[in-house]
Amino acid sequence: MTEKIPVIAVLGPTASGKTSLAVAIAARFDGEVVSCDSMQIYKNLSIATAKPTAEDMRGIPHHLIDFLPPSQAYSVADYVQAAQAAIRDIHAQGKTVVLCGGTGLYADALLDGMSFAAIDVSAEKRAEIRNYYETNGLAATVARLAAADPAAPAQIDVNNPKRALRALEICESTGRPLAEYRQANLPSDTPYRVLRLVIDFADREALYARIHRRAEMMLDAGLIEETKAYYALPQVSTASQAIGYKELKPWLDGEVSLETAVENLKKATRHYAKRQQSWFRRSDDAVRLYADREDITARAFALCEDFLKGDV
RNA sequence: GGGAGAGUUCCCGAGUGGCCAAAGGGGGCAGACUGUAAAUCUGUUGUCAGUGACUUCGGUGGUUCGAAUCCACCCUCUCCCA
Repeated sequence: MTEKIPVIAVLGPTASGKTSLAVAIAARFDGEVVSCDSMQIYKNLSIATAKPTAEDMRGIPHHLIDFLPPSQAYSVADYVQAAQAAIRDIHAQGKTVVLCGGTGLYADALLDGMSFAAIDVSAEKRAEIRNYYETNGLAATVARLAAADPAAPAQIDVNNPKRALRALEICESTGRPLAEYRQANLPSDTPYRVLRLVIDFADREALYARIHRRAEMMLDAGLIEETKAYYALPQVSTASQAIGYKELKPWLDGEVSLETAVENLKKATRHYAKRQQSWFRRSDDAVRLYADREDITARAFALCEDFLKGDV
């Protein structure tokens, strides 16, 4: 393997200040930002996804943001491929790569070198399996998985429909056991040298306060209008999962008060942030920066400096 | 002033003599996570010791071997007639 590309990754829960730290780092070390966010990839969904504004970006080029129509689905594998290309380009220009985002799976897949064996799952197959699950239930779906690969149910969380459905897709499409597919996807050597900076909060209430404040700002910035526009267009599975629209929808439909809808939006965001914290806590090669306890920018700069000199 | 009903663990809410530390949901906390991941799923949630003890179901007494559940009185709230 040739020399590895240094990648500074700014990770952490939603509303933790990743964007501003990543931009500061990029500005300081002549870098460009590669986003690692499963929702900011979409065009139009700007306010709800807290997509960085031109002002936020301070002239720093951002990649993998705002490029896909919301009618198009996207996956981790798509992301890894696109991010690898973006990183190559940035590095080729002699610039520093700053990865920034909160989608843990995307970050790990990219940074830990998860590969995704190309298997063909036809849209028909996927729809058929989906339909099977919806009409027959989870137990029957797992039974069908067991028929395709007796060892598979033990390898997944059989209470989790998404896992069962995907396992079934894999087994029936490849005709091979699930374990074989997984074996092919084990993390491998990556072309990157990584500094993982995880923004966290010693006191969760501090993070929640930021989440609440940001929700209010989104409302002021026109989240309601964006939501109406969103529902006026055809929706696709991936984009429809974004927090914001689905919480405001019941209010648009006259089912709940605006106050309740906004509370639900804040709550959903809090829950999401908690899940992100769980995810990022498990990587033990990460440096944790406590935004409510220290000057994270100063510390990050020092860490980046050492890292880029190759001392880390 | 008369009548009806209600007060349950952080919240909502079930429970109407023992199987109740008390269903279920929410919230909180913790966790998982290999092609929808802002999604999906799991565990836990009175206290202390950990197969047991102790405190809890508005308050105080009482009935009973035994009460969140029955009785009396009191407090608070809602509703109906005045």
